[in-house]
Amino acid sequence: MSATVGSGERPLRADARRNRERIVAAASAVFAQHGSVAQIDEIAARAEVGVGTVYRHFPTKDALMGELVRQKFERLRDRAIRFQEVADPWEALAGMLRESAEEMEHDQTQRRMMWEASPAAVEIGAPARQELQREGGKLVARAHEAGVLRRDFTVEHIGPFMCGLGSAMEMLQSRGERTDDWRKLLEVFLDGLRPR
Amino acid sequence: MSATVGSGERPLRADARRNRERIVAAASAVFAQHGSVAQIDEIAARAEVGVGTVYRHFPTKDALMGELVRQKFERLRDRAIRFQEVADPWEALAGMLRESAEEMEHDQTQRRMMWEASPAAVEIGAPARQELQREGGKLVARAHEAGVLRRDFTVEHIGPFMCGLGSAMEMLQSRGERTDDWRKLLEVFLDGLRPR
DNA sequence: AGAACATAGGAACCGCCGTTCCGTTTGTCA
DNA sequence: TGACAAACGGAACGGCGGTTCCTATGTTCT
Repeated sequence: MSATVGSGERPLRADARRNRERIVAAASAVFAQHGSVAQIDEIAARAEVGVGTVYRHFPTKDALMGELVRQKFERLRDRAIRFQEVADPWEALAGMLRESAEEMEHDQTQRRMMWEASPAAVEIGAPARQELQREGGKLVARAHEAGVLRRDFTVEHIGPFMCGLGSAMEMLQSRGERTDDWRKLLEVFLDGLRPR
Repeated sequence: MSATVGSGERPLRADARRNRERIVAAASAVFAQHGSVAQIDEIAARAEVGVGTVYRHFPTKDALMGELVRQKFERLRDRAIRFQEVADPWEALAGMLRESAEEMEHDQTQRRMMWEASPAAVEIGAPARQELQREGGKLVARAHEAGVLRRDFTVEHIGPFMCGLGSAMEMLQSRGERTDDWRKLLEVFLDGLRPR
């Protein structure tokens, strides 16, 4: 998806497309491990490609980061859509949050992208973020209609909360102890979300 | 406090002590604004002092950051002590958390120190952190005894939670909208902390 | 096959920032 | 007040890492 097929642009040459994919995959792995301090050289090396090639595809480190941010949001959006199938309105919302959190545990990019990504990168991901917002909104609306969710809670609260949860994970992991205490925080929060 | 009066060391010269204080104050302001990417040059300029002078007092940027981290923890510890005066056990705990959060809103160092400070800086703050843990523990214990706090919640959960709340603030501020939605997150969490 | 143009590679460049170094200034104490 | 050590200032250093640039290598189309 996304990758190529620009409007007036001619399609990428076969090797170019292959390299682009390798670069994105490598970047994903390296950013997941090191966050935004990941170095272009390392990404290029992992993709078995020269730095110049990375810059041929992404004019800037931020552009590359932005592409990843977009993919993360798309992934989250797809999950939100998937959880609309769940019958119980509360379990649909809670399930999505739980599953997203589980995934975030292993992906530093996802944990940090909200506050560590540069404005440029954030902007690239903005459209995908809006779609996520829309799909997540449906889960929230359904829970409200069923009366199983605190009245004053809206979709807009989810982003900051997940961001916070990610940074709690970060702290626990860096300290290396009780690394799954974040699950307790999530459950406390979910309990707090039930109507009073 | 703290500053000088080493065991075998002779006291600092008057101007040196004055400068040390100016540096710490400047660093506090600059770190609060820029987080750990703050530059030594800017701190020196704000303190109206040469860079060399900064390095005379703190061998490393991390050492300076560490000093600030220590001060932040001391401040938090003092607050925990202060809230032990509050009669209602629940309000004592919740009040401390609320007040700490309010302060964090204006201090990027405090928001980020948990996960952005280098290991060296963290270590400098470690003793103060332990004291905070101890004092906070008293508030938690009192709430448990009174049966007004979820059984499975411990002091160790507070740090990661506050860290998460800080990063939610970060995100909201950087986006520049709904900058006080973090209060809702805090209230939801506090509700979740009541016994089931 | 071979011209023509896209793409790759990676050494070199450049600016940024923490840190060092040393000549100068200032406080202290006799 | 004079001498000496302590402290200061800020230009210069060094390394790191994002970005550029130019040559080499493929790919595609006739």
